[in-house]
Amino acid sequence: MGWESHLTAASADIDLIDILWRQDIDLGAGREVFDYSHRQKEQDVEKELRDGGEQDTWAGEGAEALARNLLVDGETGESFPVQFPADISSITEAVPSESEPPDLQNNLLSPLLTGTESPFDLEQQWQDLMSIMEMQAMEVNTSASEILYNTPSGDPLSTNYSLAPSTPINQNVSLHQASLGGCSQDFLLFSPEVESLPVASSSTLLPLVPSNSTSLNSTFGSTNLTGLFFPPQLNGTANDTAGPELPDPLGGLLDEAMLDEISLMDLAIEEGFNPVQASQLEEEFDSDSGLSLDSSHSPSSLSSSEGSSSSSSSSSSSSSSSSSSASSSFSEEGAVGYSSDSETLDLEEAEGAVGYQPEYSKFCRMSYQDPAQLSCLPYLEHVGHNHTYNMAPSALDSADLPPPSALKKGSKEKQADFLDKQMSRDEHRARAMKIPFTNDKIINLPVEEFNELLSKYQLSEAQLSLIRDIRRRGKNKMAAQNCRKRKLDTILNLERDVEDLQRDKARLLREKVEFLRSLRQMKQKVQSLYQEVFGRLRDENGRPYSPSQYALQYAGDGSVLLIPRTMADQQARRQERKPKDRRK
DNA sequence: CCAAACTGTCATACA
DNA sequence: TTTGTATGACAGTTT
Repeated sequence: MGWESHLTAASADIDLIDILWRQDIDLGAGREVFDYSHRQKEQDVEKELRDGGEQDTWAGEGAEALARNLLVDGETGESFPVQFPADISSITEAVPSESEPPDLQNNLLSPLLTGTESPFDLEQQWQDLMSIMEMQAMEVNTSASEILYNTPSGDPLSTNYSLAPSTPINQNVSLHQASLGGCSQDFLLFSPEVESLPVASSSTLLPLVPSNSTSLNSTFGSTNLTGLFFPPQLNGTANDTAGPELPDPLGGLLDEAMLDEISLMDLAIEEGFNPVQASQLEEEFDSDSGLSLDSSHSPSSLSSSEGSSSSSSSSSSSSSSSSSSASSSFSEEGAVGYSSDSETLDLEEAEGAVGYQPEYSKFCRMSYQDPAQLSCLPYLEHVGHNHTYNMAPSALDSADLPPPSALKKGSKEKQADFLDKQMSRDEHRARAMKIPFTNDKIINLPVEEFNELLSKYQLSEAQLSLIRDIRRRGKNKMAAQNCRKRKLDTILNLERDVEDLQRDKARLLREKVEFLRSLRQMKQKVQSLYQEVFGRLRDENGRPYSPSQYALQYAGDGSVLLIPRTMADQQARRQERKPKDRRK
C-alpha cells in the first residue's frame, strides 16, 4: 500500500539501502572469488597438458603462427567456417539430412561421445545463468562495457586463467565461436571421447601437424602428408591451413548468440562485486532459497522480523519491559507480533496479542483481550475503584490536563506524583473525570464487553465522550506503534533482501565463471578431437583429406560424414542466420 | 541548547 | 453507520 511513500519518508533508511546497493556496485570485480574454482580447473588443464606432453612439442611448432592467425580472428570476431565458396549442388550425397543443419551439427558429436559431464544439467544451468546475466548486464550495460573493453586483456577470463602457451589460440577461437544453443551440449558430448584419446586435447588446436600425421600413418612421410593435407594456397605453413580448417566443424556449433551472451557475462563480471564479501557471504549462506523465501515471505515475515525491529526500536526506549521479550523473539525470527497484513491481523486478534506496546512497560498492559489481565497494575485498579488519586484534580472538569507537577504537595503526594508521571494524559483525564474503570479496559475491551461495561455505570455525557476518545486514541496509539514497527520491518526486510540478492549475485557470478571455464575447455577438446578424427581419415588412395576441401559432418543417424567444405559452409551459414531471424 | 529519535495524537482513508 | 485499522503529518518528549 504505502511502501514507496513510507520509504521516501524514511530517508535515512533509504540511504542505508542505497549505500548497500552502491556498495554492491562499487566493489570491484574480484578475481579471488573465482580463484577456488579457477584453480581447480587450472589444475585440470595442467593435468591434461601433462598427460599429453608429447603433443605440446609438435603443437608448439606451429603455435606461434597459429596463434597469430586465430588471435586475429578471435579479436575481429569473424567466423572461421565461411572461408570457402560453397557449391552444394555438386555434392548432394554427402549430407543425408541436409534439411536439418542444426540436428546435423548436434548429431555430429553425439555418436562420438556420450556425455559424461551431465550435459543436460550444464546446459540448463547455462541457460538459467544466461537469463540472469542478461538482467545483470542490463543494469551495467553502458558503464560496464567501457570498463570491459578498456581492460588490457579485453577478456577477463583469459587473464584470469593462465593456460599452456598454445592454448590462447583455442581460447580465442572458442570464445568467438561460442554458440549459446548447442555448443555446451555438443562439447559435452565430445568430452568423453576426448578423454580416451591419447592426444593432449587442450593444446592441440592444430590437428594436422606433421608429427601427428606421421604417428598415425606410417605409409606416408610427414612432409608428404602435410602437402596432401593442406591445399596449395594454404600450404605456406601447416598453421595457416589449420586456422581456416578448424573452425568449420565448430562454427556450426557456435553462433553469435554465444558471443553476445559471453560479452554480457563479461560485462557482468566487470560490473564488479566484492569477491571477499561474496565468498564470505557464500560461506555463511549456503542455501539458495534464502532470497526467494525471504522476499516472498516478507509480508508475513514482518511478524518475524518484527522481533528485530521491535528490539531495535524498543531497545532505544528506556522503558521497555516489552523490549526484552521482543529482543528475545528476534533471535528466533519466528515471533508473532503485529503484522502488516490483514491475514495476520486476524491471527493477531485471535491470539489477543496486540502488537507492540512500548507503553506496556509503563502501564503493564497485557493482553487486550483478557480483561483479567488488565488489572495487573494494582495502582490502576486502585485508581479506578477507590479514587485515592482523584482528589487533587477532582475539580478540573474544564482543564483536562492537570499538570502532574501541580499535584505534588506533601510527602504522600510524592508517590502520587511519581505515579502521575507514569500515567498517560488520557489516564489523567480519566482520573479527572472519575472514570470508574481503567483505560486498559476502555481501550482493549471488545466492543460488546466495552458496551456492557459502559452500561453498568451511570456515566455523564462528558465521561462517555472522554471514554470514547480514550478508546479511540488508545487504539490509534497502538496502530501508530504497529505502523512504525511495520515500517521498520519493511526496511529491515529490504535490507535483508539486498543482502540475499548480493549473495545470489555472487554465487551466480561464480557459477558463471565456472561454466565459462568448462565451456572453454570443452571447446578445446572438441577442436582437438575433430583434428584427430579428421587427420585419421584417408581417401581411396590412402591419402589424407585436405582440410580445406573437406570437413566432418554429423549425420542424423549418428554417423560422421565427410562432406565437402562448400557444403559445410552453407550449413554453417544457415545456422548463423537462424538465431538472428529468431531474434528479429 | 540543539538535533535526532521517539512517541502520542489527529485527520483521513479504508475495510 | 459503526468500529477498527493504517498511515501521513505534526507536535511534544526524550535522548
